[in-house]
Amino acid sequence: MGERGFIVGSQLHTSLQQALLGWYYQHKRNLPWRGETEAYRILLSEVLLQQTRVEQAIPYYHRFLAVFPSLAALAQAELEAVLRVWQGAGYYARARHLHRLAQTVSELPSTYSALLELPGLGPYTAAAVASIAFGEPVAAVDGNVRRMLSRWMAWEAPSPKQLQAKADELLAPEAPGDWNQAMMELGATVCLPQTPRCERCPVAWFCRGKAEPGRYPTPKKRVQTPVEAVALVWVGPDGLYLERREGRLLGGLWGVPVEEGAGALERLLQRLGLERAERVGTVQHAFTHRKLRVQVYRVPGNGLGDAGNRPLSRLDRKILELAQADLLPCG
DNA sequence: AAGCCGGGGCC
DNA sequence: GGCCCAGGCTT
Repeated sequence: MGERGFIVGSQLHTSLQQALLGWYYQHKRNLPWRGETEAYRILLSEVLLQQTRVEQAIPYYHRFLAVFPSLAALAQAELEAVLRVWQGAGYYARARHLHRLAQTVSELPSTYSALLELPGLGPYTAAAVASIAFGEPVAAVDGNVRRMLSRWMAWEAPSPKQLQAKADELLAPEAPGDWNQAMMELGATVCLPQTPRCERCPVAWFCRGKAEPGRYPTPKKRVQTPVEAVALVWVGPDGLYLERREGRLLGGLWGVPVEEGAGALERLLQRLGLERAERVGTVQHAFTHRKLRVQVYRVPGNGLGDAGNRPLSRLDRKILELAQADLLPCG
């Protein structure tokens, strides 16, 4: 490409950068981690924000820092204590990875490539931390940026490599952290998935896809498989019976015994050495890929049990709430 | 490349 | 009920 083409392209980007950065400085939300300089806090916010809306992440950010104010404090903690703070936030591998990270390094590395090696950090989070905490000019491509770039360029199904290249090309190198946050802020508040507010967009002139925003990118289909399960609530001589869940689903958290499929109740009773149980109701709970219907049973003669301070998932809280509400006189 | 992994708010 | 969120890991 000739010099003329380079200059034209460069000026185009500068106009885009000025328009978006100007909009960002005027309209950005006041979030707890904005203005923070400590890399640990930036990292925590970015991990909490993985597949999680800002409003949902904020209380966890404060709770987490109150208990684990530094990387060193996190490293000394038990995993169960970390999960206790994380309970209810979902995607618990994030908490396990963060804990392992703290035990792996005593200080956060300052480059994208080194951050990418840490557990729980992929291309997005490594780029976000590198740019926001350390000023490295690397584009953070999240769902917002993917959607906006697809609309801007009228791309229906861009590849991750294509998106990263375009994002890096557009990035404002003198303010990479602000630029990345400006991109995501626009996506989260203006360039919305369903009903984009193009009339409020500072860079609508740059957008080739604004006539058909729903077309870029092509929506992906999700399948939720219905699953039938049975849960058993038992308050035995040692209190409420809980098991520590292993595996990937809710791994590390505690919960009441659950079995899926045919003969679930019989397997539960046999496993716990119990004679019989009575049905108290149904709990429905949706995961990303499953839609769970849980028949909740309890052992007759049950007293009230509590989970102590063990970390539980929302599913188990629902089950316990149903079983124990049923034990109360007035429901 | 495709599946798996939570929970919640919005339509 | 579907959609999708400041994604990453595993297979």
